[in-house]
Amino acid sequence: MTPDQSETQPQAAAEVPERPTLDGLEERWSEVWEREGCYRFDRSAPRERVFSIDTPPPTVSGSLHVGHVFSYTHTDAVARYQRMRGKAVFYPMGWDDNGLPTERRVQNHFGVRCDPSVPYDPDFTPPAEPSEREPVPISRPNFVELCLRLTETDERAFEELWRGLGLSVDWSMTYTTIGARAQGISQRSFLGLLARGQAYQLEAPTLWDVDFQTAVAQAELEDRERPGAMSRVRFHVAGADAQEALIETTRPELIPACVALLAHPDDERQRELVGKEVLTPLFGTRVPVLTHALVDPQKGTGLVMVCTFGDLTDVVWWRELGLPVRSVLGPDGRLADVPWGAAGWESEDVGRARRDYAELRGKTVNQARKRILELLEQAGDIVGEPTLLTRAVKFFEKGERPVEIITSRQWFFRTVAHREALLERGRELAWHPPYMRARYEDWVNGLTGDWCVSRQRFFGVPFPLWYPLDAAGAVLYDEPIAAREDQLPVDPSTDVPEGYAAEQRGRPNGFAGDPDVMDTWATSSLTPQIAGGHTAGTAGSGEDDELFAKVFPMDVRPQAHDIIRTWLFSTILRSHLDYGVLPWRNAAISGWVLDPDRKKMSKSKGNVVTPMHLLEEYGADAVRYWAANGRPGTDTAFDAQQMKVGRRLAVKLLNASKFALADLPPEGQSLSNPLDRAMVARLGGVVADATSSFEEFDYARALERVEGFFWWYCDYYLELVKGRRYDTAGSGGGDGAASDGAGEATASVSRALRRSLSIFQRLLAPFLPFVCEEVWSWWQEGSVHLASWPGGAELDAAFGGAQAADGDLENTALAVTADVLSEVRKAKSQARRPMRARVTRAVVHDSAERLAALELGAEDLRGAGSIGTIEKVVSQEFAVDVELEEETAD
RNA sequence: GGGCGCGUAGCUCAGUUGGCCAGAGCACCUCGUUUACACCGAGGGGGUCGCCCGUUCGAGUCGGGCCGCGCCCACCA
Repeated sequence: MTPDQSETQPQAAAEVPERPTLDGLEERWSEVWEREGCYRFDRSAPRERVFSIDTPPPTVSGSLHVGHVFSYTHTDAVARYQRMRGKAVFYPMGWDDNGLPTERRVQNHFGVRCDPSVPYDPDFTPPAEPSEREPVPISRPNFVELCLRLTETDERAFEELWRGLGLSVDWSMTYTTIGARAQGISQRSFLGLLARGQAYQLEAPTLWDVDFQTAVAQAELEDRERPGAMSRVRFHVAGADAQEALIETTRPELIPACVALLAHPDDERQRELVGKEVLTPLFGTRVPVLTHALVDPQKGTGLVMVCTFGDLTDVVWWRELGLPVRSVLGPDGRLADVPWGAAGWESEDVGRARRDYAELRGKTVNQARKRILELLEQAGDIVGEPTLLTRAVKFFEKGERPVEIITSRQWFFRTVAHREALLERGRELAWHPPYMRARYEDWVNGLTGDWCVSRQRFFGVPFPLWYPLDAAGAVLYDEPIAAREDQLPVDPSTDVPEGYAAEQRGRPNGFAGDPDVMDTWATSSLTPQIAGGHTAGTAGSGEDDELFAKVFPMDVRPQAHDIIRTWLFSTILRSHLDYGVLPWRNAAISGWVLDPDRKKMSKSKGNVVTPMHLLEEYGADAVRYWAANGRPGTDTAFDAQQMKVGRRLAVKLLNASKFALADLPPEGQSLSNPLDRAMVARLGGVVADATSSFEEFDYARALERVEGFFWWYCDYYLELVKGRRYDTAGSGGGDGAASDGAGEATASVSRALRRSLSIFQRLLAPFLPFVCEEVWSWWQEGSVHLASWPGGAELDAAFGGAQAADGDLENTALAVTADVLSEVRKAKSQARRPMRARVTRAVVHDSAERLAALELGAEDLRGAGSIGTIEKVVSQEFAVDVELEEETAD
């Protein structure tokens, strides 16, 4: 039933509880919403009536914190607004269970580790007493089973929390990023990119985490400040021992991996050296001295050592100057065995090179660094004392040791070639707030290489590929065998490619499955497709192209600003590559929750606030109120005080609704009283403001406006009209024609109260869904969340067609009446008298215009202020002289 | 080093195109149980709008320059 219907037809008396309460509303109403399917997506709606949301699937790695509650509440408020606007809201939830965080938890929780060489054991049960120190090696399929078992438990807990918070999600459409559908879609998209040359594999230097022993992507790096030491190291010019070349380095352990020294082309000081060859200290390897424009002559000695590979700049120099590879670091982050001598690495003194390198081999980077400095010192090739400094070092965001750069075969998606197109997509997207676009552009402009998507891990989406083995059993990487689309999803470690038998796995002339899984973002970047059921061509996962066409491109992607470079960027990329469109029209970027000291909440800091107890202590509506106060894109400090305020607002709505609905509804809709009409006119302005704010995804502004006016309404309007409202409640209809005026005045306020409360209940419903549903249920059929958003027609109806020609006068009447009431209250308060104290005479000084308007509200004002007579004096300055009745001594 | 954002009452923040004595909530103080509400109501004190120039009849609002904080990015040897 629409609100218009409800108010034009006779209503039954409202069923208002004697003592309204917030207790138990969450349980009661979330159960009703589920039972009634209140938030089910209406698939029959035409495309233009659909509003689709690409919700962030939270990482299922244990606990939720208030940051989740914060940003998901923002999205939910928008979803509820759109639903009330008549949209069929597509709002499914996903769980991001794919990836490293889950692997780590499974290892610790069950005391196992994944070893792909172990065969699958269908009867495997995890150890009764998990040991972190001696984990049981298990097969990849067994490991994945445990991952799934653990994530299922987590996902149930998450869903319970979301329901408690009142998210209006369609729970029948939940997806996971490790589920068969997601895997099928992810693999299918990969094969498409492969076929179109947008995915390729390459043996190349890639960013590498030595703890997890996997490749990582540029997007997953972060800088951390670490102490270091800068050492000045002497190289000798080959054949001219007396001539030396000095470099400065923080990574002397990479001297054996040195392939050149570089100077800036214009650096006069180095002119002598350029073009010559020098010998590396200790190892005696000949390396050339070359020039490159990226060398900064101001830094260090102006001469820099290029190693394979110390940092990303080394990779640039190595590639652009065509230098050889001499790599010393193994995948485990230790210095590997290297072949000094004849057929291997060149040295002027092989014996010494072998002897010195033996001191380093097998050591970690840190150990080797310490040792090589000692060796260099002994050799006299350190100049002066090392300088201690602090420098930014790149880390894998989930890692504990700096990333290294190691040459390996990896899969890549092309990004750099699409830079301009991606920037254009960024301009096409509507950002809320708009300045967030800069972060995206910074990132796209700063891309240094294509996206490395392969990971040497286990719990993820495998590449749908096998490779043939030649007669000697060597893998033919350049002839990958792709899975057929109708096979997807496949696991090449257990599934067999077409044309081969299972026994041929790993045999000469047989095949091998691709051992890697995809970067978790390679699947998460497809959430619009996964959520939208885009599974065409994928066997057994429920094709649903009709649904996809209805929801994609989506209307909005809500997410936090820290994952613009990962999730937002990669989703745009994939949609651009696969469909040539933006994945959504709007990006609504939320901030973070900071602790009260304005530090980011994080597990490592131990300042995380968990949300469950907040919901219990303050109630879901109150927690949502706090969250909805956080402006779009702005980091917000955690503040339990705000939750108390939210709770007060909810209680206020209960009580104001009780007051408004206490009497029987009168016939008709039109408002005859000027104050009633002015109030509704003001409310109309608030509705317009809230509506335009919501259209811009500015839920916080909408709440601020609605809330502000609601408190004014309670403090002034309700107080002003109280007397008139009670007038006939007692006097009844016995006076016949004589009481028609009074009867009509009362009917007007009664109608105004119902009209305004109906609107307030709907305006607040996106923020306080539980209490609004409660008060709505007292007098309306159906859910407030399916009622229509307040707007023009119903407001016009309040004026009964006779839109006041003197609307300005009425508005002024309401303003001046409230001003006088405020002055009267102040006088009583300063006289330390109760508010009910009688005012024998109030003299209002004001402009002639306002005094004239005051007349329209004088009756209500006298009632609200217990005022005997009101006198008016024309004046430039507004003032009220209040004469209080003598205090009766008793 | 580049970019973005922020700096308004003790605290958290509003202040949309420049316009009367700068606002709210919390906290603090005073008063008050009047039939929506003690999970309450009424009132009060409290601010050189970070600093300095400039544009203007008029600047919290626009321009320039500083200072401070936060974040993002960077080819950090």
